[in-house]
Amino acid sequence: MKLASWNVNSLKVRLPHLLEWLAQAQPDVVCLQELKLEDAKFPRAELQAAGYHSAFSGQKTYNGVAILARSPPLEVSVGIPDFQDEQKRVLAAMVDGVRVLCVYCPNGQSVGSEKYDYKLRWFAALRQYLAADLSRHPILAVAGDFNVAPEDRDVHDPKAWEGQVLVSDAERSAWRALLALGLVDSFRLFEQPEKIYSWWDYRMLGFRRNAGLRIDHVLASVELAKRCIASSVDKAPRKLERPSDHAPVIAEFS
DNA sequence: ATGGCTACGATCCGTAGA
Repeated sequence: MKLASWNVNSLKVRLPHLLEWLAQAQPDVVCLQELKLEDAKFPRAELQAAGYHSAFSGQKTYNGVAILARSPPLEVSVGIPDFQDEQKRVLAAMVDGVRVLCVYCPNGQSVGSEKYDYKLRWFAALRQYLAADLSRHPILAVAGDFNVAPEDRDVHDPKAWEGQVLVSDAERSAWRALLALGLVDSFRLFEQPEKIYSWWDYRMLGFRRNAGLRIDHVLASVELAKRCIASSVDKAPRKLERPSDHAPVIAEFS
């Protein structure tokens, strides 16, 4: 199973890129974030024609998540139980016997802001959810835009970013608390080249300078991680005209 | 230099992203 995650930054604008990439990369499951459209406008038919079933939870302008899969997603659930939130950031489903969670973690804006507090509360709620879900589904993956660069080697300029949102101690602690549940960063299961990132600022020629962060991740439960045979970032779609600022990340399981 | 780009939904600028 090839399982991918991609923050498309508007599914409406990025649909041509997505369809092209699905045909080229041939993933079995794709978690999408930042759809930025309501459910009534979800391009279900186009994706069906490309060979993918869809489960989605969208909203106008902001957020929105989807799971695309060659097999029908079953037992779909929206949001985090017992965490009231208008923002559509979480979607879960069973696909081919694997529990798949698609997450669009809050950005946090700046350290100490109201949105930063929300981000940390949100991560605490996600942790509770994952703890319960892992006990029910030992074969589980969490894929999405986590908005956390776990270590300095995931940051193009750690000095410049020190203490900032996306890399702050509290965010990295929240990240490690997820891993402590029995999840593994699939990317780090393998020897990787240096300076691999998944997001580059649109401004300041971020992509051309490779001034990026690795904030999009595919986590696998310890049980599922035993079957992980590859994990990488696909930079190709970031090179196209009018790209998303994120590149897809992809993990393969036997 | 606290800007810079992109998307969106509102107007011809503000909010948000990261």
